[in-house]
Amino acid sequence: MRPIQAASDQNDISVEPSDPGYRAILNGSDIPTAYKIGYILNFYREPSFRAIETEFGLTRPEIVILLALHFRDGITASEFCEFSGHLKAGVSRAVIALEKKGLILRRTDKSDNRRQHLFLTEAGRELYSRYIPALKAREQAMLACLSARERKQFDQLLDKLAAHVPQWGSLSEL
Amino acid sequence: MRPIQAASDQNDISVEPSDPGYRAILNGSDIPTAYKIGYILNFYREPSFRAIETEFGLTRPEIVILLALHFRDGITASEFCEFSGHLKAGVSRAVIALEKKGLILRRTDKSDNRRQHLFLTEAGRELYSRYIPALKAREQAMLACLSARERKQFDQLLDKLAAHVPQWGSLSEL
DNA sequence: TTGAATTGGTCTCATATAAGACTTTTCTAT
DNA sequence: ATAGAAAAGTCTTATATGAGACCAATTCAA
Repeated sequence: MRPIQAASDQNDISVEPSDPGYRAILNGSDIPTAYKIGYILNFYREPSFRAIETEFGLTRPEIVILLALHFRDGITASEFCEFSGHLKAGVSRAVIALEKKGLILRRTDKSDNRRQHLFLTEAGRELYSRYIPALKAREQAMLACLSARERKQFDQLLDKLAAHVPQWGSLSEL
Repeated sequence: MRPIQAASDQNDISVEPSDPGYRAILNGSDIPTAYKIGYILNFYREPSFRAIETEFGLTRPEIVILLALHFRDGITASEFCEFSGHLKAGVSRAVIALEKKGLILRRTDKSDNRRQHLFLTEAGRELYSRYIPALKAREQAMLACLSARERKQFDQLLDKLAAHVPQWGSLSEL
């Protein structure tokens, strides 16, 4: 869990990306880009999500569903599966649990009785608003080492990568 | 699992990052950058890792340990925990399993009997060489939409972000 | 129409994982 | 030297998860 060096004594030192110590760790892999993304995201997401799990009694997919509903209220479970990559069994379990906790509502689609649209309840919104600040703060901390220009570049590159996921994400032969 | 659109019929269309459909999905979140990284990485990693799990009978941490040993042979379990963010209990289980399968060796540190250095065996290397090509191919597919210049930019930004992880990764208050 | 295939969602079972207690070894202060 | 604290790694238990079977509603083709 703890990163390779304590943070305390280097808050204002700008470590160069070419620093040999870090390169050795991060760039020696056969899949350097994927490895680094994974490294960064693990440290962003795991501690946050673990904290939310224990503090609020939610599971991983439950957290992500609330996150998604907050900006795409009314989606169905299978739509969520499609754009999130989660497995439908897990999503189904999470949806049942979230409804039982009163955090979401399910409304059966009028024109297709199989589909259920999901909506945040007030309680769901309220819970979300209690855990999102920590995630936001942690995102800011993660990006703090980038200049405004670099952040914009980074976001644009991510937008481009994300937009192209459909072109390779489902290629099972890879 | 399946992305939001089939890949087949748009292989040569360059979707703009500002495309409203994608923006709606990806940029509406309160944590847009983290969300997009997670989205991209999920689609990269989950299918690959699931395939490796079932084909080679490895667990997630076992896969990652082999990956790490391949460019940092001889590290100890706790060093791996530090730079990977994995929990030590899971790593311990994985290490025991990997040794039992003959994929790694453990050598107790001469000067500290608590520590065990981990080394790939020939069988470990061989197994690694059977699953890494798919991961590499998938990384290439993921990055295919970026120009050479954009990829370089992206990697540099990731290097910078990765180098700074120690400054915030362990901040439990976030 | 009606029967086959597909899709959305649930359930079951076997496995993987998180959390934290525990053991052994080493480090640190006196 | 020695006690107390910390660190490396293991184990246990309770929970979460993945895979695939399953059911019901819908679509499609003849």
